[in-house]
Amino acid sequence: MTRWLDEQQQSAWRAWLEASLLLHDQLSRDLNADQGLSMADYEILVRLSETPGRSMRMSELAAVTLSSRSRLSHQVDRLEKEGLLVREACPTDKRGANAVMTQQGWNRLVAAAPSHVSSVRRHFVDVLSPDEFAALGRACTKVVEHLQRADDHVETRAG
Amino acid sequence: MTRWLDEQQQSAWRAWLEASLLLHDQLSRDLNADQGLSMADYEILVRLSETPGRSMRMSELAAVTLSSRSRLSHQVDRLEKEGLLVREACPTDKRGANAVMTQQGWNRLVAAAPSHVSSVRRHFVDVLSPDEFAALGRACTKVVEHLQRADDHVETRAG
DNA sequence: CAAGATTGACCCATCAATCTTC
DNA sequence: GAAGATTGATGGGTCAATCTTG
Repeated sequence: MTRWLDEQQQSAWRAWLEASLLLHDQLSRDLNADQGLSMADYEILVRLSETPGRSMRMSELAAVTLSSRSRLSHQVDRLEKEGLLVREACPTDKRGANAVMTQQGWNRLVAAAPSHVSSVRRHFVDVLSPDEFAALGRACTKVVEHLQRADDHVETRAG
Repeated sequence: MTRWLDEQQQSAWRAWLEASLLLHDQLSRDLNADQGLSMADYEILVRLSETPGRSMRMSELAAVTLSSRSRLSHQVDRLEKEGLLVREACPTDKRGANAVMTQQGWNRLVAAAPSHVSSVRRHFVDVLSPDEFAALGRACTKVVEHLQRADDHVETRAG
């Protein structure tokens, strides 16, 4: 027997769907209008910027950005064409490649960050009370942990 | 001056990003493996199924699914090719078109729904306590209301 | 000219090969 | 043969025209 969602669960579920869609779209538009970056571009630049040498193995970068290898490869193609990063051969493993952020990439990230953060605040963080926001964060963390456990079993996002 | 996110806000924000990405991917995979439908397909079929005559104006359908007109038009092309719905001329306004669900579309939705709902429960609803889930729903509603107000001003998703 | 809807070009994502190195 | 990474084909999304009717 199917356990359907009751009315309250339905509306919470729809609110989640709508919020994730609308928020992602809004932030994408803002980021794009401001600096011509997509959310995915931004995420990659952030991750590289947090790393010593602003450099990371492709496979690791794919893992931390929850991207498939193939998708990351295409994405890095575009970012490389834009001059925001370069690929370098990995010295210790000849199969490997490193994505390395260029100075231009760093500059672009630095230029984009303030406006992006303020966009995240305006449309998300500051819309909620600190308690609400913290509770939402904890709930999301639970969901992420559940889904990543599932990933271990089902073998997904492999590319 | 930029008000950066503190560490807790950062991690809540990242949890949100990861949860919305992973959950959407997981549900898409399940729905696709089960009945060959995308989340967008499913949403359209649900909306039509809730309507008298299982029929809706294209522009209204675009509005309720938070889709641009153009995107909906492409989407309906595909669903029409699959035989899940048809376009009909609108009798009262010759500019307009109605999307009408076929019996085959209804059957497909009925076949997909139990497994989809159980997927939503397993990966989302049942991962949280009822209180957590309700609180998350309220938070999302606030975000949606904020973003839809913004939409009124900024004129977006127009197609 | 505005509103409803569609079209085509271009961009991004996914999937199944493929290539190289371990 | 498995792991790291890339490639090309295909399907979906976005945007700026375009067409028709109001």
